[in-house]
Amino acid sequence: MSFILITCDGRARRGELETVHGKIQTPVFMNVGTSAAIKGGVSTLDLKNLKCQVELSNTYHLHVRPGEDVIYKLGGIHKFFNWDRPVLTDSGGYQVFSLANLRNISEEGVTFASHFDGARIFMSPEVSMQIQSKLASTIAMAFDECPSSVADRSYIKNSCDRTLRWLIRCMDEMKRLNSLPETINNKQMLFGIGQGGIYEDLRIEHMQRITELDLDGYAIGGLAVGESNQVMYHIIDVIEPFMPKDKPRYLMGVGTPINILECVDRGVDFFDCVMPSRNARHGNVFTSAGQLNIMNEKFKYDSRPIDEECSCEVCSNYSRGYIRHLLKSGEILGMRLSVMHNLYFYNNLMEEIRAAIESGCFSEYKKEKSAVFSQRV
RNA sequence: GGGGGAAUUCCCGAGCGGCUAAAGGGGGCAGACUGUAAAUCUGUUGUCACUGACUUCGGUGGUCCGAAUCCACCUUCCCCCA
Repeated sequence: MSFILITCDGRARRGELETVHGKIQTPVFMNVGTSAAIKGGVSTLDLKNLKCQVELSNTYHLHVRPGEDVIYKLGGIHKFFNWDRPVLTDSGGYQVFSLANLRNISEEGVTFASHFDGARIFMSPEVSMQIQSKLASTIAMAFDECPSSVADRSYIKNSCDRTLRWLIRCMDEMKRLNSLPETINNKQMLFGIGQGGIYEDLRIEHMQRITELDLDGYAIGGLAVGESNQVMYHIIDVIEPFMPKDKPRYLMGVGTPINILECVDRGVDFFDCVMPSRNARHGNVFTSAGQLNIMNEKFKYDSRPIDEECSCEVCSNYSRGYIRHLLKSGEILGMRLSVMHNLYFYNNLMEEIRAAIESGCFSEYKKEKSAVFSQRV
C-alpha cells in the first residue's frame, strides 16, 4: 500500500495510490454516491463505462439506512453494490456542518437527530471508524468537524484542537479494528483532515500537527463552504508547502471543473463533488464548450448531442432535444443520461489532466480549458 | 318540458362593490446548486413609452363616484326532476 509520485509539472502531481482494490491514478475525481448509489439511477456497472476509478459513499447516511450491520452481513460495501474498485467513505464529519440545526457537539462526539425520522444518532471518532470498518471501504476518512465558513476565529481554533484529538482517537480505533479477525478489510486506509477555516495560521498549524501523525493521506476540509474561490485558492497555496510530498492530498467537496484545474495546479491529488451529479439532475451539464442548461427552450429542436466533442455513451446516442424532453417530462431517464454525461465529463477531464501533467504541458492545458469552461453555451 | 348551478389571466381554481392585474396550485420561462436532508430551492409569468399608464375576469347593455364582484337579456356548459 503506497503512494508513488510518477512525475510533477510545476506543483501539479501525477501519482498512483496502490490499494487492496487496485491502483488509483491521480489526480482523480471520486464519484459521489452518498447512499451507495449515484443519484439519478446510475449503477456501478455504468460507473465502469464512465471511467470512474473511485466511488465515494457516506458513513452517516449508510448508518441511518440500511445500517452498517446489513452491509457487513452482505459482505461489505463492495459486494453490496457490486463494485470491485476503490471506495472512499466519508466519515459523517460533513454532516456535522450540513445538519447543523439537527446536531449537538461535545468532546465525546456528535449527537444527531436523524434527518430521516428524528431518532437520536450518536457519532464519535470510534463509532465512525467502527461503521466504516464494517462497511469495509478502501479508504476511511477521519471523523472531523467541518465548521461553518462564518464561524469566528476562536470557535475554529477550538474546533481544530478537538478535531486533532478526534483524529488520534480515529487512528487508535482503526488500528484496533484492522487487527480483528472478523474485519472484512483489515488493510483499510485512513486519511486525516486538516481544518482551520480561512485563517492562514490556524490552517498551517493544524496541517503541521496532523502531518506529524502517520496517516495514509491528508485531506483539506472546510473549503468551498461559502468563501470565494480566491480565498479557497489562497488557503491551499498557504498550506500546500506543509503537506507531505509522498502522501496523497485530498481536497474535500471540490468542485467546479475550473476549481479542479486550479487546485491540481496547487498540488491536490484527490477530489470529490456533488456538482456533476446534482447539477445534471437539474439539467445543468458540462461540455467542452462550457456549461449549458439542457432544459432551456433553445435546445428544444436541437438534434446535436450534449457535447459534440464527447465520446460518452449518452453523447454517442442521444440528442439535446430528447434529453430536454425527458427532463421536462420528469422521466428518470433524463436524469440518468444527464448524470452519466457529467460524470464521464469529470472523469475524462481528470484523464486529460493526467496526460497533460505527464507530457509537461499542464499549464497550457489549464489555461486553454479554463477559458472555455467559464463560458455558457 | 320544469327546476337549479356555472362561465376568472396558458390550465385548474380563489375572489363576490373600492386594499384586484386579480390568492393558491399546475404549466411555461430563467437562475442557483461545491466531503448530497437537494428529482430541491429562488425569481418570473396581461401589454407598454414599465417608480406610471393602458387593456382584462363568456357577450351586450345597465346601476353606482367606483363592477370580476349588483341588475337585465343573450350565448355556452353542468346537475336534478319529468
